[in-house]
Amino acid sequence: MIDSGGVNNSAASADPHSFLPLPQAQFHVLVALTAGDRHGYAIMGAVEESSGGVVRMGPATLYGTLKKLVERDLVEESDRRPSSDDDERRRYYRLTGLGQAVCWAEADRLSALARIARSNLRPGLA
Amino acid sequence: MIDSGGVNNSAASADPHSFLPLPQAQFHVLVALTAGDRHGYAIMGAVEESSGGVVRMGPATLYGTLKKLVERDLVEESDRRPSSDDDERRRYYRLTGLGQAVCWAEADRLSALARIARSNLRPGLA
DNA sequence: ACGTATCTATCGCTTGACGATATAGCGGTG
DNA sequence: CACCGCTATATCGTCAAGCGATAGATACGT
Repeated sequence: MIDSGGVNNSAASADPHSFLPLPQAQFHVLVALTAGDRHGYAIMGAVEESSGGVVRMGPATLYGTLKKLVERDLVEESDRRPSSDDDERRRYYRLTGLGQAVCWAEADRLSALARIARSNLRPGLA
Repeated sequence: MIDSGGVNNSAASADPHSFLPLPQAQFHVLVALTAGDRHGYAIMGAVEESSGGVVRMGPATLYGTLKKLVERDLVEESDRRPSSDDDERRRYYRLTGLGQAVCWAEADRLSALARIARSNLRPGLA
């Protein structure tokens, strides 16, 4: 896939469509964060759970991906800490407005693709 | 993502789920072929068209991906040639039964993911 | 105090993606 | 025919993505 090559301005949110198609790992992390702010380790578990165990993300993929997402302004570190059940080591992450828009756009793109596949494949199925 | 590491037996079709998650380029080519047998150059156009111009696949990605798909027995070269409007240079490709199953499974996985994203992002969610 | 689980992080290698480029057959125009 | 742009397949070299392995540090149960 050839990226259109948009420069991702940090201040004013850029066009969400210029981020598409999103690398798979980045999309998985974004989706995990749509359920609420999470710390890194929790994201690994959430990704595996939400995929029924099909997609398993290790630490290398997770932290490398998180770093890229922060650089792209799709995710930001949250200073908010849960008053109870805290753990000093944890670093919480949160979707930015842009991140939400990009996640939505990518979800749209993928479900449209999946729809095409299923509708073309359907005749053969029972 | 950590692959479960299934060896892909060529004779008897393997479990479609062992191919998941599928690299994006491979999925795009499979989807393009669900609409019928196509030659390489036509696939490039089909991918771009079905994505509304968002996903653009060049020759390097296309032919590298096709080669891998054939090795994995998801796609096979077709000897069937259209009687009219032929072109000696063209090489036609066709989904195998396994390829259809894998494409279906991946479409399923992605639409489930997209559904989660959209339902979490939905502002009021009624 | 000790061992196991949690949590963040990086290294190094393998695979995936892709622009650029090469080669050649095709179809139309003059 | 000579020319030329479009179609079509293919590979090279390079950068990005993905990921197992490993490291190190803090929390928690016993």
